[in-house]
Amino acid sequence: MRTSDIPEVRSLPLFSNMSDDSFGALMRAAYVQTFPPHVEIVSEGDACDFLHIVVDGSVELFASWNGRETSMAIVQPVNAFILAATIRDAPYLMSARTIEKTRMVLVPSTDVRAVFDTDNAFARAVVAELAQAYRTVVKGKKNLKLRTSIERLANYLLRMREIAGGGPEFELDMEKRRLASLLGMTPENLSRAIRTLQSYGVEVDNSRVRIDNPDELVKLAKPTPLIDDPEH
Amino acid sequence: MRTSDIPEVRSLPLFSNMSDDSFGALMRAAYVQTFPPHVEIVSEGDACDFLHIVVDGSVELFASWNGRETSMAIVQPVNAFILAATIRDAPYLMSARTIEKTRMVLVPSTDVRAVFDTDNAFARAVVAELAQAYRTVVKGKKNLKLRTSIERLANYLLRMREIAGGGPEFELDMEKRRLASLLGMTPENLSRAIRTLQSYGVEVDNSRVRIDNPDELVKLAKPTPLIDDPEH
DNA sequence: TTATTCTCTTGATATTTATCAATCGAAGAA
DNA sequence: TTCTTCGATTGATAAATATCAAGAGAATAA
Repeated sequence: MRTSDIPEVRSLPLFSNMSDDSFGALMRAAYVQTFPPHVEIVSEGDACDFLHIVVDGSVELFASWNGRETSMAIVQPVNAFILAATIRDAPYLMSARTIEKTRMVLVPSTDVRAVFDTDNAFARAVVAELAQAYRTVVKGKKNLKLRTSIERLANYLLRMREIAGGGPEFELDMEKRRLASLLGMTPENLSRAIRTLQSYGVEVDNSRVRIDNPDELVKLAKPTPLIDDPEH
Repeated sequence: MRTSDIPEVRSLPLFSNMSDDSFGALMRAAYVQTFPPHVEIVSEGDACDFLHIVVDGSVELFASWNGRETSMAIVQPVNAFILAATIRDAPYLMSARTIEKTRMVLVPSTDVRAVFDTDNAFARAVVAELAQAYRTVVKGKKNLKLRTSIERLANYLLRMREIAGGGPEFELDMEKRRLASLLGMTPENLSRAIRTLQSYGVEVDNSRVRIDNPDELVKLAKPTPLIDDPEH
């Protein structure tokens, strides 16, 4: 499998405006690799050798300290991850593992930095990507510091509902244990939080969620684009 | 007061490598302003009209939701803040208020974006700054999700000790109420956390902190550059 | 298939953190 | 100066969250 066989990569905002030459230089040394589920791809603290781009499957970014572990983000196709470490030539701040069977493009960090130095369109695309990533983490930190776990769950469900098209039913897109960690709570408390939300019109059956009348839930969740809108 | 009177601004990493022309273009429309203490300079959600650079004094970035408020960061001289919003032409995610009497350079966002589009050295400096900012917030989020409030305080004290030169005594550089909010706890619990740390050799008298033998505290705090080193 | 592991849930309990109330003292306003 | 406000601290209590233990059921491995 050649990287040139993946047009989705070329059309990523990060790469779409750069010259063909630069893109070629990036992809020449890059390679495509498919990983089985639950494989740790990069480890927190390691030197950053590759920029990773998820083409198919999904990847969990997580962090550990003192025997504890927490989910930081989920990366889905088609997106690059840990761009900041690549650019700064700094160690990874987060580990990454595949959630399912996952296909990735690995671009050597040295090449990314070399092209970054010569291709101005690419440099600007990197800025856009990093600014977006920065704002996303700031929103995540606000979410953690300003809301209780039930409020975080309520807002998460409302956002998922939107993403799924706004209908009354949708599927949770990950295991509850992972969702709990992502939301900064234990699996036990996620279970209890879901039960608490029953009185706000939320029904959960396994991974199936039904919210008939979201108004009640909105009154509790008080969503705001300054925390909950990933585009904003 | 002209912005050209402030050589510290020109030597900021963000501006030091750009052309004189570009810097001139930025500063032509910029102006210096001095604000009294406790003035809200920008409000979360507002359109981002200016890039702010703190030249003298200090600024608190904070966020609010549903009647709650939390400190997100302190900006000290000489540093720019909320660069990501400026570049993306997006609303502020955080509010900012002066802590003390503060002198700032205000550069219109439109000028920043215009120069960003034409000056490649500036675009690259923006990347470096954003990558750094991103990593800082990621560390902050790890700190919040992986540690208890006492562990966060212990690490904060150890870092302050280092910054102050490593001697046994140093001064807290802000009000305890603000520090509590920054660390994600209430003022009451900060008081109690400080008392808990007495058994780890920490003495606090008003804003004066004394840590004679930091080894005990380190055993509790378990600092790691992947959370606690702002440079890393 | 069977055995095993893992997730999810629930209950009981412990820990962590926040809230409320009161006091003290310092800083700032009249 | 005097008065008032505000920050820090402490105690009592409440709320939020985590931990421990157990069991049901699904997924996985032998």
